[in-house]
Amino acid sequence: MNTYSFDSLSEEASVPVLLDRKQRHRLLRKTDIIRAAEHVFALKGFHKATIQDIARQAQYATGTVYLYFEDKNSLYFSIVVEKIKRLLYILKLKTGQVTGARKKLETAIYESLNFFQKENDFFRILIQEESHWTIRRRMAKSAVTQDRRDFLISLIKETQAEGLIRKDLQPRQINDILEGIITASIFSLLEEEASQAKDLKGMVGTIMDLFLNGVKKK
Amino acid sequence: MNTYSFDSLSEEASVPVLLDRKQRHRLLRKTDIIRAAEHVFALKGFHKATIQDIARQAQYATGTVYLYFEDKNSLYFSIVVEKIKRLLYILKLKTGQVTGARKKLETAIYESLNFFQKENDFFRILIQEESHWTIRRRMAKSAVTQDRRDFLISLIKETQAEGLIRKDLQPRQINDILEGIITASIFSLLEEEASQAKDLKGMVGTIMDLFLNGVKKK
DNA sequence: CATATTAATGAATACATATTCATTTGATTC
DNA sequence: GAATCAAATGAATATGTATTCATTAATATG
Repeated sequence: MNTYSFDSLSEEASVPVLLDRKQRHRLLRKTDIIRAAEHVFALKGFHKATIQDIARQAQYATGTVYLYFEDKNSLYFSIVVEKIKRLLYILKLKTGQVTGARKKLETAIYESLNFFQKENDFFRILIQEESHWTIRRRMAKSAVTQDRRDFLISLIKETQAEGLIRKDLQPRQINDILEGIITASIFSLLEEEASQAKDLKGMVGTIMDLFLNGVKKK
Repeated sequence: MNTYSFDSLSEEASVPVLLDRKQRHRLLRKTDIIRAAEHVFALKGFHKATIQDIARQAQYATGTVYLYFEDKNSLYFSIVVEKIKRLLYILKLKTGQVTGARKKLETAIYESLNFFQKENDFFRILIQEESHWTIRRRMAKSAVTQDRRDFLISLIKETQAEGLIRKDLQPRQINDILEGIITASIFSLLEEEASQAKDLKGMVGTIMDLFLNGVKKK
């Protein structure tokens, strides 16, 4: 459907550029394959997912996958990078639409939960990915992951500057803890299969509440 | 060194039972192999770790591993189960030595961080494992994982009963969030390679502080 | 519509590694 | 110290799957 390059969706500036027929065709194939791979990776995990599974899911032959992606790894990374870029784009966009640090932070939490809930295949992939990274001590991570973290930290600093957060705490440490809370919340969100339409806003309220005020009895 | 069965270390009751020579020999081999496997799995991850790697690390031949473990999976699970049992044992022991729900909870957090920091090979394995579980929706998990969770939840309920935690929050939800915080803290603890002897007590203080009182400016 | 160009196919190949098992080595008993 | 039993070895086997590439199909071009 979408005939623009992915980058145009995730870069803040610049007008999306229309691509020529050939590029458009290529992009469509890549998208097909990425969608299929997302699903299969999430279902089976990186190692148990075979290229044949992915090709079958995308309704292409095995070899076709290799016309569009270098190898299995690079297909995997394409998914991760594309999605994180999109999330970062959404975060910047939505937090830009509200004023005040507290509101921005709240928006970021809401949009993160919303994103991962919708893209839960990807969330499962990401959890795997994070652990791969940890295990290999591949500290470089991808620049884009670093970007997202930096962005959240900057929001925390703003909130601190506004006087809503104690100044004796390290923004970096606060961020780690906040990410821990968000991840835990998504897990519990995804586990509750019954109540699908779970009240996200309510949940964000609870998180902000816990985060800002703790669990102490009032 | 240790000539007792593992169970004796992780079961609360019963006097450790001395084993006969043959059993003892067998247990020593298993221990050797588990130690080696722990290391290799943590370094390379489950899939890239080969049985040959593990055998080499343990200074045995490839086939020897199969005399003591059914297959690669069962070796892997042995590690996870053994360690979680030990952690649960420690948690029960140490929290039993203090009084008051708040103090118990604080002790549990401290001991968890301490355990994972010391056993960081295992922490890395566990993170992988958790994600495997999540992805496969293998909800059964192992009984022992469930036990640990139940134990933490019981501490939270006690703290709630003592009036230190708001009663409108679900213990289960609080636990998820607390586990998220702990996990995030360990990550950040392990990343800071420089300051090894990081002040654990200080960190637990911060966590309890954030958890009970939030990050709000006083 | 003949030719050239590009895309797609999937069977064949290459490779990695879990697992087996015939053989060797070491320990125990009488 | 010969005979028996147990433990350890590691080369050989089995399996699974990533990747290639000769072939076929589809599309564009003059």
